[in-house]
Amino acid sequence: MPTNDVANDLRIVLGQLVRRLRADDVLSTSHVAVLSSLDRLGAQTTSGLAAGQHMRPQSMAHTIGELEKEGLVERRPDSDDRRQVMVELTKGGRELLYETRRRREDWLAQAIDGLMPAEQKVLEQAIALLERLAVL
Amino acid sequence: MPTNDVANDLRIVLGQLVRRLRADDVLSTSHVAVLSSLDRLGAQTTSGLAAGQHMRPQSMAHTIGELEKEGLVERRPDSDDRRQVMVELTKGGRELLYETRRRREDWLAQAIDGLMPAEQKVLEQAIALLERLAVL
DNA sequence: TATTGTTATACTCTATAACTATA
DNA sequence: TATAGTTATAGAGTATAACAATA
Repeated sequence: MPTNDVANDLRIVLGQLVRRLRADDVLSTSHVAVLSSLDRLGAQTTSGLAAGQHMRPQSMAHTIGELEKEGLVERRPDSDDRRQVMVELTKGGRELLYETRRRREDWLAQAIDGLMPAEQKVLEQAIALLERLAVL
Repeated sequence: MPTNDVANDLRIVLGQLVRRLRADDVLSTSHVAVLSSLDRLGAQTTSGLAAGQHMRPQSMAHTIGELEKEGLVERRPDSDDRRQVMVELTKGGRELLYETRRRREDWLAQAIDGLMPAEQKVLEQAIALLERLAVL
């Protein structure tokens, strides 16, 4: 299959999945992405988080503002360079993140559960590929 | 890898790709999705298109309205049941769709070109899997 | 001046609710 | 009444521009 067609099919299925995911989730995808990053890599600056998600710092500031209002993250000005603001997970943020992952209502996890082992393997490999594509 | 983690990673990379795709495209993902569907399956009703994209008919009506304003699709009331409106590609719509696919500036197609053949194969298989997941 | 971050504002996409026309 | 479609409105997510604080 020509790569242009693959790209096209990928775009379309991405849109469908994103809509499907948006529909029934407690935490939005972008919020989960930030919480996950903080959980995996520890406290980070606004810019660092923005770069990690390939998002503008202004957009990330807005996202962080929302998460802070919900008590899921805390802002702490860096002691060395006070222009920088370190963002870190609160206890509540970590708990909500883990609870979200555990949710048995998570239809996507269930859907993936329903795939055959070989198919799950393909999906895992594809995710690694997509991560590489996303940073190009 | 537990399927909950796969689901989580998939969510995150999806968000990143969607932002990346939104950045530098002539036609938005949802517009391409509609034009592609009309190209592949021929004229369809608003509801049919909405169902095909897992989108509300109201949202689809809005999308179609935009495409119509740009002259890419035409609305034609069905002759049998005049409540129904058939949507079809115009010549310009088909040309723009094809031209978009051909674009050598299409970074996604280029990125996929840069993958190894075996990796491209994995991606194609994964897309088929994602399509199945999207309709669950 | 350059850098980090935030606020203000606007645009895109999609949802729900309310409405019109046809069956 | 039920169905197909549309319009009005609202919300989420992210972008750009303008601004403030610190280096």
